[in-house]
Amino acid sequence: MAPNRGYIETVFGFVETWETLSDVEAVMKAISLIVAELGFSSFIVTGLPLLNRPLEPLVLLNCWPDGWFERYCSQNYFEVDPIGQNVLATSSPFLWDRAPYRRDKTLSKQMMGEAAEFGLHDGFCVPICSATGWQSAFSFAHDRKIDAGPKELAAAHLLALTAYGRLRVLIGEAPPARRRLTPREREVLVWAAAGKSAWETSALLGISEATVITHLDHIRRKLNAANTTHAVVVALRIGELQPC
Amino acid sequence: MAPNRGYIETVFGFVETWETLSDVEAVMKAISLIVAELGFSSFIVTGLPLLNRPLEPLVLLNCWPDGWFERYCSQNYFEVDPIGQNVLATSSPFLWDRAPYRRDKTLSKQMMGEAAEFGLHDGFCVPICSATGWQSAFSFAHDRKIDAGPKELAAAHLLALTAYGRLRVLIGEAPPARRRLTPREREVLVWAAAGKSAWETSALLGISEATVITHLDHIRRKLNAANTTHAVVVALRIGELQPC
DNA sequence: TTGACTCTCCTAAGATCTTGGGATGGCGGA
DNA sequence: TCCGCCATCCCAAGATCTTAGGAGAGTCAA
Repeated sequence: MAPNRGYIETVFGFVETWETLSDVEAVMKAISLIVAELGFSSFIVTGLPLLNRPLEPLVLLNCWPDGWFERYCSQNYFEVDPIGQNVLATSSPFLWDRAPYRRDKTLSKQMMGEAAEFGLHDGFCVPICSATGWQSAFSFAHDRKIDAGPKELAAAHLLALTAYGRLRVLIGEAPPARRRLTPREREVLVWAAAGKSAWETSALLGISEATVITHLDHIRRKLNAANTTHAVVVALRIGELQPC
Repeated sequence: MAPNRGYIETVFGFVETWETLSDVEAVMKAISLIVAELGFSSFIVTGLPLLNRPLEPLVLLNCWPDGWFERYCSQNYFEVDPIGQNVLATSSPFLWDRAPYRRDKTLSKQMMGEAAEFGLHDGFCVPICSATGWQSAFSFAHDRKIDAGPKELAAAHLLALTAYGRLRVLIGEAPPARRRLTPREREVLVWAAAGKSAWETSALLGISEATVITHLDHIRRKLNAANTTHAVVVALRIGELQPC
């Protein structure tokens, strides 16, 4: 037990100081050090894309080995990546080799083989989901087989959750480009996508149900959608709704 | 740092052994000890009701002071509880006094006053969302003002997530692997995503409207979705629906 | 100042969805 | 053969959404 105490202290030390990290660079450096101490060689923090939308804009931190991210994106590997697909189906952290091959097994194996060539042999993935159901993940990678016990993985879990929270605060102020929906409309639509009724959304936002109904009406008109379900799909397709 | 090490070791010790806890009683005892060591006096682990539904059936562990839970339920306090309402709107842990008063402020303050009489003066709440999108929470309470630093809260956060995962497994409500949609169901859902009503879909597929409604019903149940809009989003997330 | 836009709130009817309960026939595996 | 799953169909009440009108208050820029 004694020899393990080092990284635990490190993680808790990070937890204690992360509020003082004022920019993404600082967070990245801090995380990199801890990730190495936990016995991993690289990592990525990212939201998960839907509808064949690109992965790039959802990435919060990319510390994968040089070239692999570009390869991954250009080949649209997310669609066949068993780890990526498994994150969408679970909310518990898992070791990479526990992720089932869900879709095209040949392509998946080819992808995992390529990943290994880039030094991604094994890993640990922490799914992170927000209140609206959009999922993100903090994935730790290693260039050989991982030999980590429950404590190391728990420390990684805690690190992932804490770091992600801080990153969202730091990055969340990105000024959006020209958009067709107003901020309030987008907010209403996010909750609709999460399955909330107009009444539920009104309670969540602290406004009247009538106002939510009006917002949804405007959304349908702007997006030329037949109903709210269609509006959500259209919004996802044109990037008005980010699964993040 | 030295004086803080006790509870950290305790939490990590729990993380290491929780897989061996084979019944709810054992988990409750283990959690109770750690919660006390972290400086809290009581706690509750529960799912969150929507739409005036009762709270009772969603409770996994209730270690609140005697009588308060009964009072809370009989008065339907969840509807005015700022902590309960805030959990629905956020996914990050928060201290009770950070939760905004969203609705009837008078009733909310009355409720919080009553809670204080029962020994719930302050607390820390960890929202938890599962892969299915249903939200739960692990709420730690204390009978006086909390004096907890980031490390204690981080430990509580980790404890909440780990314990909740184990409870879900033990209670058997662990999200069983999502059943896949049948080809017909997928076909119906594709048209729903395109904004078609049940009647329109029935005409497109050459079947009755009743059949389409039945398919949508089955889809919602399989995907644990609150409504068809939610079902479409879930299906997209888990890859049941391909982008058209 | 005016106009455009946003956010808020309201009523009300009719369409649609949701939920509960049924039923039949076919198909394939144990 | 029996059982489970699939696809199809039906009814009905109640909840929710959709559509069509309206209105007031605030911001911002021309």
